Amino acid sequence: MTSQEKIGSYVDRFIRLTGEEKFEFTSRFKETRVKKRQFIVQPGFVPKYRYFVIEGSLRAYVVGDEGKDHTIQFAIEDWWISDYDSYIHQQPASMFVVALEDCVLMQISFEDEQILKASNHKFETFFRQKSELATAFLQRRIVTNLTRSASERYAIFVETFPELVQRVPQYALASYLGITTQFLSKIRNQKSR
Amino acid sequence: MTSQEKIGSYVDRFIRLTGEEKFEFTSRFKETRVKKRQFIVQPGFVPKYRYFVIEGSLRAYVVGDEGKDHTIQFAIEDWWISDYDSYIHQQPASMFVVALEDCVLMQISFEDEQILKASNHKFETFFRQKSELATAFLQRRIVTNLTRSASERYAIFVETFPELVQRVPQYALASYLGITTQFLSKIRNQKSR
DNA sequence: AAAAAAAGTGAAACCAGATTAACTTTTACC
DNA sequence: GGTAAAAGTTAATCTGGTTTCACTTTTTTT
Repeated sequence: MTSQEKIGSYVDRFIRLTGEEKFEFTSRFKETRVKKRQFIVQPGFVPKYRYFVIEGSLRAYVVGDEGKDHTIQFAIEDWWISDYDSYIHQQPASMFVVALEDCVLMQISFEDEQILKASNHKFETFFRQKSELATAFLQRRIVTNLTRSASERYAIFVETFPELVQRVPQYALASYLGITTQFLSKIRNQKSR
Repeated sequence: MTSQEKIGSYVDRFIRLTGEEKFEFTSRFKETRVKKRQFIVQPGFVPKYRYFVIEGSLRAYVVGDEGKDHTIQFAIEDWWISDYDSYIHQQPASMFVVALEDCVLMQISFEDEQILKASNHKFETFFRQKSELATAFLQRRIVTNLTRSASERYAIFVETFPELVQRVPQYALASYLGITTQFLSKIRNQKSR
């Protein structure tokens, strides 16, 4: 299955397209390959693309005043990633997005995305639905962060994203949960008893 | 200015509509008035409506296992409110949404919203844009919560929503920031020196 | 394969923010 | 307008999670 086909079958989950429409849609995307540790978004630069992950994993994070990392988002196969706030406003990013493994991505430029959305009601619907899911997801994360202790948050993460726990480094997971690696270490070996 | 006109002029900020389209859009909304302390969303019930605030203020919150409130969102004039996660999935809510002051709201039902979005590309665009802004906003909140101390979060809130600071009770603000009222009290009188 | 760098672990001291509790002020309501 | 309930304040004590530091393991580079 080509990357075009993969993004095509992803879109099928949301909207029903004719063969021609699917071609119009997927041909706006371009495949890119990035190596582990390579950055696709960096603070200060306007993020020109939104990325769909065909293969590999990535991590979006900010660096606080004190110099510490804070993970905002992970992405693996079938997920999207960018610095959304900066991307949709086309303003300089405040985040890094880095490959945690070698990746195959499909990228679409901001302009091409605008063209797609303007050209076809269904494409607009697709992006609206995707954005609503993102909103709901972020809201759940806020609720969890407000209502749960560190070890509960870890348990919920393991439950929700068992695959990610295997694939992302501990320091990235700890900073996603809003704790230090040392404390995560403690939590994990309390569990294992 | 009627409530219809107010929601009409709000929509103008996002999309350009003909007079007829604007009528189609706004006439799907219905004015409702709620008194202070009245609930418009409650856990266990599917939220049938999304609300646009014409006048007054509201608060969305969850109650954690320990019985404490955690404020997820505020809304004042020109803002929208509901339990989005439950609304878009049409599943029983996990939040309360309560009026902090007497309110005038415009409500749209889930079904009418679907009809609007399906009937006109521009309406779909409107909801997509609104959802993208919400996503960007929630992402910024997550970043702030991960990277800032309680007193920094308070300062940022005051800076960003000076009006809300005047209008919402301290306990609601504290629980939005993820701290106790006692600690907020401490922060405030440290500032005032 | 060795050396260096990055990631992960464990434990002691510490601190931001929670808890408890007693009190004051404001708001709601008969 | 008086009284009860809700909201806000202040202070002492406690705790979940951080910091610092020394060590081990894994990964990367040469």
